[in-house]
Amino acid sequence: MLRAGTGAGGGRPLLLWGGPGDLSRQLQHHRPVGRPGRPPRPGDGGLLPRLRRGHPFGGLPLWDPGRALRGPGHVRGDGLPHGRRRAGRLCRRPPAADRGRSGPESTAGDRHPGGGRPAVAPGGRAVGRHDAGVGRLKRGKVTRARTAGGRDQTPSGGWCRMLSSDRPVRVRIAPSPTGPIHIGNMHTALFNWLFARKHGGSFVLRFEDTDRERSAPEYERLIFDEMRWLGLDWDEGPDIGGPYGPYRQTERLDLYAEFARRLLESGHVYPCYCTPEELEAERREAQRAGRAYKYGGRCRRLDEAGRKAMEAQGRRPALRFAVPEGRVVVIDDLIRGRIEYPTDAISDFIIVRPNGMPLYNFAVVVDDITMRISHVIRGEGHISNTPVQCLIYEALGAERPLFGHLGHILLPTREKMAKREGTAYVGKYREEGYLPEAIVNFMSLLGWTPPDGREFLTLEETIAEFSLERVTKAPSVFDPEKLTWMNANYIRRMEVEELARRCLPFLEKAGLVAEGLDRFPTGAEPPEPPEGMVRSDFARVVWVVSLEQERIETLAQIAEATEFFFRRRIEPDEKASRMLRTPGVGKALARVLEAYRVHEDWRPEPLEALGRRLVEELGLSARKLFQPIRAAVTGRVASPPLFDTMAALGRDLCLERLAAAVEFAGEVPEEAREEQEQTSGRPGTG
RNA sequence: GGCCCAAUGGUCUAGAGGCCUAGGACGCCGCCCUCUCAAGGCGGUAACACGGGUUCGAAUCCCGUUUGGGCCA
Repeated sequence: MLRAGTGAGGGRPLLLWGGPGDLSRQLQHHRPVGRPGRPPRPGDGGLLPRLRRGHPFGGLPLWDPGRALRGPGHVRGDGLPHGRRRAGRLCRRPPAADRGRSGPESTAGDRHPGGGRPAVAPGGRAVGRHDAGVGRLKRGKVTRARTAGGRDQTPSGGWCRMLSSDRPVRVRIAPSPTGPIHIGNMHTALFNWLFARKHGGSFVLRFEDTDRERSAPEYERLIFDEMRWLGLDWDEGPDIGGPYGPYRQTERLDLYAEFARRLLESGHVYPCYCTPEELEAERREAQRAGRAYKYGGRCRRLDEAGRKAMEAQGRRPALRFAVPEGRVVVIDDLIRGRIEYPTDAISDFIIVRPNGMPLYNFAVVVDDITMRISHVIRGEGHISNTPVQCLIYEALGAERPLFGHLGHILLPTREKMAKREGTAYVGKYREEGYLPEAIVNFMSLLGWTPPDGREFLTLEETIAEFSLERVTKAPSVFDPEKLTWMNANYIRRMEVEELARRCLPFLEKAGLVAEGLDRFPTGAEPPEPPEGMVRSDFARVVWVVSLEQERIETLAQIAEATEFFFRRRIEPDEKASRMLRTPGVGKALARVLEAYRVHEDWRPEPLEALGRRLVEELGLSARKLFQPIRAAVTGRVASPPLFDTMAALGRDLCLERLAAAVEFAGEVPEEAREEQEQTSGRPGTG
């Protein structure tokens, strides 16, 4: 325990003035921070705004020394031999004796004979409480212990106990609404969501919007929107509320003030009057001397007179945390195993600025405590924040959550994804016609694999298989090509009608079909087509889409791929033009036109039968005849199978285009072609 | 600069001391199928970062180096 005068760090008093019995005096002393004579108001920099009346946590017994940090190992004072610690590299592993041999198994396996996996209800949610799915630490970090009988040993005590929690699972993500949300953030959200769903817990959404200049409501909406689009629903959040709100940091300032007050009262925190200039000087000095910068602790040593003197100068204090000396903070990371931090490496850090704004590490802890967060699953960038946060939990006497640090998601350039840069915005992929199922499936495989190595999993399957145990430590590169491949797979496996429905917005946007086709009942007169397009109903769209289904990789590609089905007139592209102008083609097409003109049955098979007869009649290969026909009716040299295409195109369009092609191919006699090409532009067909 | 995290083909990964002649997937290349383009089938290319140690045996455990990354400053 880190408390007044009892810190294990060599008995150095942490309280700066008086003892715990002296609280009223401390408070008296600090109240003037606002300004004497009136109660502090928010915004006047007061450290101690009045606790909001009736706040759910107003009367919370957070300061409960008995409850705090039960069990071994959170922060230990016995630490390591000093020599070892100073020697630069500190021991990151527990001594072998307390590692493998004693067995890191949590009790999960015992409580869930079925391999620690709670039953998943049909809805995909596990029922009831459970150990948070942490059967063991990552392999490699801690060796699995076995008894002679081969059964996993469950120690009666030991640090591994920290790996399970009997609290209900509550996880969160806390994005800053300062920009569009990228794959990296979504990845963290996904893993939290999966964890919550797997364990029947709650998934909380909260905004860290204290950066008021960059935060904006439209970004909040964007985050809601894209999370919903991906199917990541939240149980509590700024929009839907919940029992532990509010869910925006800017609405929780009173809470931070209240917790800061408690810390001040308990002596874990002291007012620091140093100015930025003084601090900067100290820092430079440290740098010149070649040692790591650590706050020198001038204000920590200040007595009451000293503080009065400072305030007399009109200085307003920040609140600084008195980091205990000579101890080691132990974090048993759910993904990485044990990580140890000597507190000597941690500088006394500020938790509240002179203007009253809480700093990140303090605010998250307050939020996570009051929102009863049980597991903090976040990016590895937060590893170094964790010991600092643990110190705050301890000082507050609060049970800390279990931590799990995910590897970062990197851009293909191996850079970390940062907001405002890079290419991996969720919204971008949405616009390009990526399916949310595919994106989620793909993201789930970044840093995780199911035990059987499957690559295609539904959300339900992913929930059922998910465990932190199988999460990778190393960062992973986001590979857009593989995403595209996966997306194409999802498109191919999809029900055609559903696919057509999803393609519709892209076709509409390209101006190829009228809006809302799928709302017109079958058989009803379809709406007027856009300018230059043929009239299509939804059934025709389904037909056309079915022909391109295995040829498109994204929904957005549907427009370009099917354009010629919808346009009244087409122009052959360059390759098609060349094909149509190949000697002999005009003549052959003239015969083809003649034959199809008297042909009535426009289903694919009869069309093909006729085509094959023409091949024989003309003494050509199938390829030599079909390619020009394709060029004629589609204006391209690549398309879905020719006769399926012709069937979907319809008799009128085919005959029109064939005729135009004959003209296009035949109007220029071979000898004159060269001059002709120079003098006239390319004539359109159709 | 200090501290921390990580390291299997170009990329995502499997791997729990012997099942490893390192498996799967994306990409790339070739072949088959074929009216074109796809899809599909078959085959190929390509990795344990390096150096020490522990062990009968190391991709796997330990130490160091290197290289990436993070936090603080």
